[in-house]
Amino acid sequence: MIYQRPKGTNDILPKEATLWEYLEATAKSIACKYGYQEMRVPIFESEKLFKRSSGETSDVVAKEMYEFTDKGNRKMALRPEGTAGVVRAYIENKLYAPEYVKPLKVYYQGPMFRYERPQSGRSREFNQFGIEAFGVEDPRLDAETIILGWDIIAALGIGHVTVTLNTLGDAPSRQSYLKALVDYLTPYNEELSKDSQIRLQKNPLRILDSKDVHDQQIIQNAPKITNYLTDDARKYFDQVQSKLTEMGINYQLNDDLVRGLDYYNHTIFELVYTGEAFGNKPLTILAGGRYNQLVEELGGPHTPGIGFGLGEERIIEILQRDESLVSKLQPQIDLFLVGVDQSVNDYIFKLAQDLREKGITVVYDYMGRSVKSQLKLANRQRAKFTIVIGEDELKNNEFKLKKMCDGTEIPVKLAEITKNILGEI
RNA sequence: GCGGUAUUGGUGAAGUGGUUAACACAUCGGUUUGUGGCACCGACAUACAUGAGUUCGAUCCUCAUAUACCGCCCCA
Repeated sequence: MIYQRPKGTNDILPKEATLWEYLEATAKSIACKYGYQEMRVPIFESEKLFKRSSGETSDVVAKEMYEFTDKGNRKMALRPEGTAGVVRAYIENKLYAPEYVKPLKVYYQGPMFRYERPQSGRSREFNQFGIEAFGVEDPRLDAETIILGWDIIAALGIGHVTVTLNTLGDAPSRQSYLKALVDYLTPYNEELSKDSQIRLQKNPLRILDSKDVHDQQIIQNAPKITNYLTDDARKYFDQVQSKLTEMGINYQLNDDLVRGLDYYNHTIFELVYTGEAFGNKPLTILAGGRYNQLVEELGGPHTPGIGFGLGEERIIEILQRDESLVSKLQPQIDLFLVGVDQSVNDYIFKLAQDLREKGITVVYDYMGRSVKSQLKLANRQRAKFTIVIGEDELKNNEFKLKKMCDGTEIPVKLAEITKNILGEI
């Protein structure tokens, strides 16, 4: 093999593509119900944009950015996540202007890139469907965002999913909490794992979701963000929760939930799947949160925002296990035209075109195969009907429409083919 | 970025330091004339990821590279 695909990328072949179409169509239609519209932004942006938005110390930026220098010597990066580009576009196109309805609700879909070692549920190029809503800070919107995500997952028929919820509070909450956390952890510095010792310097919050067993023991008694929330932040989070409860969304509070990107504050959440598709190991399939400072940090006017991203590969992995869904989505051939010999080629070519215009899915053989082979082919493609066409048929203008599921044949005139097939499908 | 395992045809795979790389599935063709899903018959790897080395000789040994899978970090 001379050429192979780049490491960590995937070809989506026709058989799986139907699942992708289904997933994306479902997500889009549900987002539309909530008033979202599509927005398309570049797949690469200035490297700086991602550094400023995600945070220099975040792993996504520090070691996973797919960077390159273009011919104009500009430092660019393939987008590692969707929010930064959308926010940039929001600011650049002045979508904060008074003539735009607030909140501005947009969704996007497409590939993201992270330079990392491929493994289960993770690749270098992966696709996300995401939404962002700008300009409104209202607990109802936070709750609605989570519900929208839940809605999509439910519509896809995916089970074994739990909503995990936390708040990072507002700036004052976070500041006082951070201080308390560092004060608590510093005496343990020697005991912490190496990774966590570095985190203590750079991003102490991340120690909270360390997987190191000993780290976890230390964390158990660490101060909790919930005890450091300002009254406003507490009240806000309470309302988000009560709205979720009101709508019957089951969620679990997890005050160790932080998120990899620095721009989040207030409500953050993840939808975690724990099922067979990933060996019953919990894996996040949808995650997001509120980012009230990001627009301002990237040079726009103060504008609160909230959104989430959904990992399409991970969803597909789950959907693929649903065999009845997969087979339901396979394309259906209505009619296979079987030619007795090459003399009817032109006739079949025209007839097929004619029937397609009438809305029937028609295929035929191009390889000069025997009648028997053509029928095998029709069978393999699960064609619903076949018509064998030879001299007799042309002479009498009388065809036998064969129903492949039971082998019955009914005589039809040329003009009746359409009606008969459409009546059955 | 670190660690582990793997890499044989369209697929699942067996296998050996030495003329013919098992078996199965799939595919194609056929089992007389224009009819499918069954059965039977036949065809189907000059080749064992790539490159180099050891050897009289390597798909099988060694090294490197690539990729895949799994784990860590991190994350969708």
